[in-house]
Amino acid sequence: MDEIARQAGVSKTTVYRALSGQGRIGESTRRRVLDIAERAGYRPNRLARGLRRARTGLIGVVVPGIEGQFYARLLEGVEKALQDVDHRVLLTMSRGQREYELVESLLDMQVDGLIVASETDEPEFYTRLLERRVPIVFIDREVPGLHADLVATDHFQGGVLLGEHLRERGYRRPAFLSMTDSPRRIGSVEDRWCGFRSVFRNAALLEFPFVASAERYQEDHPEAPQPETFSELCRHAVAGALEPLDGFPYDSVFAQYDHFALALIDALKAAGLRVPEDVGVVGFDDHDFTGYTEPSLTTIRQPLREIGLQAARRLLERIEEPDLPAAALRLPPRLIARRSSEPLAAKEQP
Amino acid sequence: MDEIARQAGVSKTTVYRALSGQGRIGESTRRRVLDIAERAGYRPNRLARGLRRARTGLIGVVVPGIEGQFYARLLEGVEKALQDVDHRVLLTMSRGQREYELVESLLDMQVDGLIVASETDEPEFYTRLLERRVPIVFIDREVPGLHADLVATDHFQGGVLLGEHLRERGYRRPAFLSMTDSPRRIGSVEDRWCGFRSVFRNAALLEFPFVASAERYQEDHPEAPQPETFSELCRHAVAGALEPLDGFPYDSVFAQYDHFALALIDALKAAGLRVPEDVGVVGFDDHDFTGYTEPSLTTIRQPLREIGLQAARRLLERIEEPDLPAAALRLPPRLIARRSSEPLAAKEQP
DNA sequence: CGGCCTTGCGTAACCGATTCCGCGACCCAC
DNA sequence: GTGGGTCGCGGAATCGGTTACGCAAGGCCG
Repeated sequence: MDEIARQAGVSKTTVYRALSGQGRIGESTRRRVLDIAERAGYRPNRLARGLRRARTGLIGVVVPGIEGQFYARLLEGVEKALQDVDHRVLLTMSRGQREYELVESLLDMQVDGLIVASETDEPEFYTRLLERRVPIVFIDREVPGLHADLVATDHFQGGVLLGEHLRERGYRRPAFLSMTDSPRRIGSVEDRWCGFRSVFRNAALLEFPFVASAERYQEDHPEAPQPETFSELCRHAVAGALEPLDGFPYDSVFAQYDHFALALIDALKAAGLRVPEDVGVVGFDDHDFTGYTEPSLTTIRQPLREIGLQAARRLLERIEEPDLPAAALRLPPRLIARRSSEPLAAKEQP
Repeated sequence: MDEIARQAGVSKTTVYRALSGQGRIGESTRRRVLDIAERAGYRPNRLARGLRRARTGLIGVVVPGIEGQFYARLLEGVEKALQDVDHRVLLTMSRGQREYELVESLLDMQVDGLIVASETDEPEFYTRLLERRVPIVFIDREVPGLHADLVATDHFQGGVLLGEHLRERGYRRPAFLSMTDSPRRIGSVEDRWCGFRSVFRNAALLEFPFVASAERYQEDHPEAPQPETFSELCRHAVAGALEPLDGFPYDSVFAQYDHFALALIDALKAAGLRVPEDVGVVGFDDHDFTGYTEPSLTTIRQPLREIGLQAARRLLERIEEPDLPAAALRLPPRLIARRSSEPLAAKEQP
């Protein structure tokens, strides 16, 4: 800018006025400066601007990882919404740990706000941040006792949809396959459980060891061979959950994620059970391939992209208007009925 | 920092020396300053530091999108490697357009370097950037005529592996299913084609309309209903590619991505053909679900995470040492043999 | 014609960390 | 006891935009 000012024979302030359109400036000067800037290939330094204005156009995003497609789709929505208003995503992956460090480092970089879609559950940290008036929007993750913005799928409704679906199709003894830590710890799964139970009072709870990431798995099983993909990870975990069972006393299972559902189907097949003839299975997420599996998987499609979009928009609003009351936005999920929950009626008329 | 200096009764310079460990400073002063800073919850402003040092610890990353799992896994590797050295990822998604604008905006933010894993192919833009000595590492994308760092799968080798696999299993009339734009435009697919042809001289080339993203699809087919997932997108495209065919004259198909492979299998089934009995199908990528599909999919597992890691490391090296000669790193892929390419021998002995 | 307002532009401070330069005190040796 | 060196520290400039303030010229009004 100094250089341009010199070339145009004006002050830096005037250059600024020409470039920004702010303030009073003569038309001819403006043109001349703009012309010189253009010719010089001038591009503003966003760091310097951010420093002075205390606004960087940077949004910090925290996710556990993006291999699981779930967070990837969310992120697509977030990035899209932010790109539309010329903001940038500063992305970090917590991989089930170090979440607070990462958030701190994002704040050090002077992000304008945070979108947190992660898994830890210590509210104190975020309480302090909210007291400091750091704009935060949580995605799909209700921090207990925290009065903050939230955008999520209506998980209760998802539980209801699947419950009603199974009931309509004639299933009567369903199980709810979950991780050891939930439903107490993970709000979304808790909500699904409540919705599901509102349809099936007698639903049983099946649990298996918590699996978040390859790193985490490696920590928990230091000597086991490292699974290469998330699918393999789930397969190990689900197999472990079925082992202690004496026979398989359920006629259907609501698995919390499609990965678990597919792993379960594999485990059931290995145990000599047919899906859906002996056991119906439904998942949650509608991953890309669930239409191609054998059997194809009945599942819930969450409006992930939309959630990301809304979360980003909400955050931008809050940055503009820090005093907005905190609100939760729950978007409706959609049932995708496929073969893995084929009606019992069908199997009883061979 | 001024505040801390005041409280400690020293100058800002001294505070800096205490905090950074740089320069000469008395032990007692150091302790006192550190103590006060700790108590005040001081955190350095990375913007200011970046401005002064011309080093931000920010790395710009450009990908088309991350729903397709391919870029998601790459990104996992990149983020991991950068996190280890306390750098952050500034993520942008080009969605098949606006790539240059995005790169410019990343540079405005004073990123230390760029990792580009995207799809456009105009070398001029990047030539200029390289002349300006902007550190760039390309991922899985050879820009023609550009002498730059590259990290990729050894696609030629991948083509060879699949070719040999099909030949060993008895297939003789293979087709190479690709997008209209390739293999001329996309280097990786071109390489696979060469590798595949080095095994099967008579391999045929099947093409279908290019599909990159929902946005792009919508542009090309403004009045068609918007597919909701990438799978659906591929299904439309592949179906279109098979339509003009008179019968199906091939005994096997090498589809360039697992998504295409699965879409193809669906299309073949719909046409009354059995996979792998009538037609063997192999894919490329080893997506998360390809072990669960019916039939399970033979494919190539690319070391995506590793590619991301190496690319990030390479970029860091180049940032430190801008005069390094440009190099291409091609990592070996791995064949994952599954049912979709079951030996012909098996089908001929019923 | 003097007071007042608008226009067009410049000066200097500022954001917060970093860095160059240098000064006074002190130690050691010749 | 004086020259040379080290130690501990401060002043001020710097990175590149942004902004508060103010000044001179010119027009308009009473």
